[in-house]
Amino acid sequence: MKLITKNTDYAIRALCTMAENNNDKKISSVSELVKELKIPRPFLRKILQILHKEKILNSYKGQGGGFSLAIAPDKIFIVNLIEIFQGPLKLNNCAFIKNICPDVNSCRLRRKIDSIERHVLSELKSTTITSLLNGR
Amino acid sequence: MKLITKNTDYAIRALCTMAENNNDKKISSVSELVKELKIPRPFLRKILQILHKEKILNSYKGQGGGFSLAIAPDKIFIVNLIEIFQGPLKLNNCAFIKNICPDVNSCRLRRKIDSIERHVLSELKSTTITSLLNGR
DNA sequence: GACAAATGATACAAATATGGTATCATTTCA
DNA sequence: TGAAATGATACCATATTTGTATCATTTGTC
Repeated sequence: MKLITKNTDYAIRALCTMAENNNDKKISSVSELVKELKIPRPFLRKILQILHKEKILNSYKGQGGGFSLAIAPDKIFIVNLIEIFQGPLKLNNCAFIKNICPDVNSCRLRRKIDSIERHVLSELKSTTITSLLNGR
Repeated sequence: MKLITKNTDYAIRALCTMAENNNDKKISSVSELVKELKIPRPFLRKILQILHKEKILNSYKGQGGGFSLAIAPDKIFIVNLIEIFQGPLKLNNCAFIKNICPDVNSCRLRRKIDSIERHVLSELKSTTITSLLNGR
């Protein structure tokens, strides 16, 4: 069971690195990030392209191009990255609620799993790139 | 992202049903459970066989045979079922800790994910078949 | 003893998710 | 004009999930 898959993890690491280098809105190329993070190059490219589509990164084509943060790192929430790369965060795809369960409203598993899910979500929602950099 | 996969879910449902019917240590056959739960028959068989190997169910061969609970339902913990069907519960396989991260001890992601993991685990450890039946 | 009804064991298979690779098109700077 | 970068997209290998299929074995009943 994984809470975070590789692509989410790589995205977080790339964003952390870019946030640290972000004194002067620096543009980071894939090459630079690959060198620093040791992530397979084409995979990282794909990830950064997705982050661009999601408007988390700016991108610049051509020589000297690359990516820069489009959002302040304290506004980039881990939960959003998970949702981008792993789909909507639903720990529970409880089969009890799919009218198989005799009593839908008082579904057995659902209440417990839901409460766990809410906790995980609230934790992830309060975590940003900045708070990771600060070790919090 | 799923906390609980189908086989775990089916196992929980089957065990709940058996616990409810357990007034007189009743033996439930796969046929009965399939009828009540609408789970694909051969898949449920496999699941119940695994629960038997794990000593959570007794099994009885031959005509009139089937399965019965080998453990009181308040001693069957959800976390154990997850571990049986989904392997050891490790939410975090954080790549930061695999000596890629410059500072292993103060890994960024690790602390947060760990604290979330601990919460999920403690919740799952406190949940049993009985507590699910009671809606708690 | 024969037979039917059940599980035991095990191999196989389809669908989906994960973790990538490869390639060509396009833009842009020098 | 050409090199260096991203954009778009198709492909692929592997693992996991979600099952199916089959034969062997046990056991109760007639």
